[in-house]
Amino acid sequence: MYEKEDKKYAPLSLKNQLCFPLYAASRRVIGQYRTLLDELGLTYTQYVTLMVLWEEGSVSVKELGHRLFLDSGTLTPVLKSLDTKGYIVRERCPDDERIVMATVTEKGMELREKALSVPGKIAGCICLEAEEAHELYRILYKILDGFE
Amino acid sequence: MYEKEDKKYAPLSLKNQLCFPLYAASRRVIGQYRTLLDELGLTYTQYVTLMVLWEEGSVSVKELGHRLFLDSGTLTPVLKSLDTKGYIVRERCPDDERIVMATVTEKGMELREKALSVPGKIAGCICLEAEEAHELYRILYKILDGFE
DNA sequence: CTAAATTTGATTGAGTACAATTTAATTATA
DNA sequence: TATAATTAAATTGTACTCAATCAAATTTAG
Repeated sequence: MYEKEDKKYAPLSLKNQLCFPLYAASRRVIGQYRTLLDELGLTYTQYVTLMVLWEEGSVSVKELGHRLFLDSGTLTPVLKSLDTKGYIVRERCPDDERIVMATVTEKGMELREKALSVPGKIAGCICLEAEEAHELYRILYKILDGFE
Repeated sequence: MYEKEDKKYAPLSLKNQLCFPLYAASRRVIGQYRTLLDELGLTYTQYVTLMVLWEEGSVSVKELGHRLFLDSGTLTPVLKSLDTKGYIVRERCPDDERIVMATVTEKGMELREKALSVPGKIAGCICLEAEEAHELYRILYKILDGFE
């Protein structure tokens, strides 16, 4: 009888969830970034936003949202903060005044140098074989692509 | 020259990050829960908290924090909310007044029935082969265990 | 052309997350 | 046994996340 109950409720057992370790691991890894990025005065969200801008130079809020899977309610304050710190500027597109372009400044590009050591340090915290890391990467993007 | 620059900064490219899809996929999956759990009047954090209590009946805040990788700053308001809704009660342990025990109520246990359909619906949103899901589960716990 | 629909970003509100601090209770030690 | 150290939760402050809503600009249809 108790065994039957156990079976009935097994899908609601924390240890049988796939999403819970996804949620927990994500938070733990972001926590690792927190310490490292604190030295740069950045949060993780600010860091990934700059990653896009370091590569692209100038990107609209909409495009940033698409790349980072974030909406304007999250991005607007993040961009304001980066702007205040002088790492980016925000200006409306002359062609279409609805669009706000975020553009990395010289000061923002300088921060890229300081950030170069971050990925290696993070990799050091995550104890996975190279093959496991690749498999994880592939599966995570498969999940993300499945939502499109 | 430009190629050299590209190589130099490749570790800071968003597409070369392992942590970014972890962070993004986690948020997307929690987003799927949001819709489902809304019908139960629960948030994801409340849901995983109840998962522990459904199985254990009664758990201290400290133990909950350990199981869920959350601290009291997060758990206290979550437990207050579950208490207000009548799904749990909170009472100090007579043996050690520092400890607060959260105990699921009858009403809380009834919610377990309604929640039974949730895991299946979530599984339907995540387009992975069974083998991939198992591998993901294993790797995520390997990451989590690596932090202990 | 002009009103309706759409697009873009900002704002607001509720709910996390987590570091740091505080308070109360307990345990260890001189 | 005092008191110092430790432990458990709660509180505070900062920041993120997203749903819902709003306002302005642009596009589309009639």
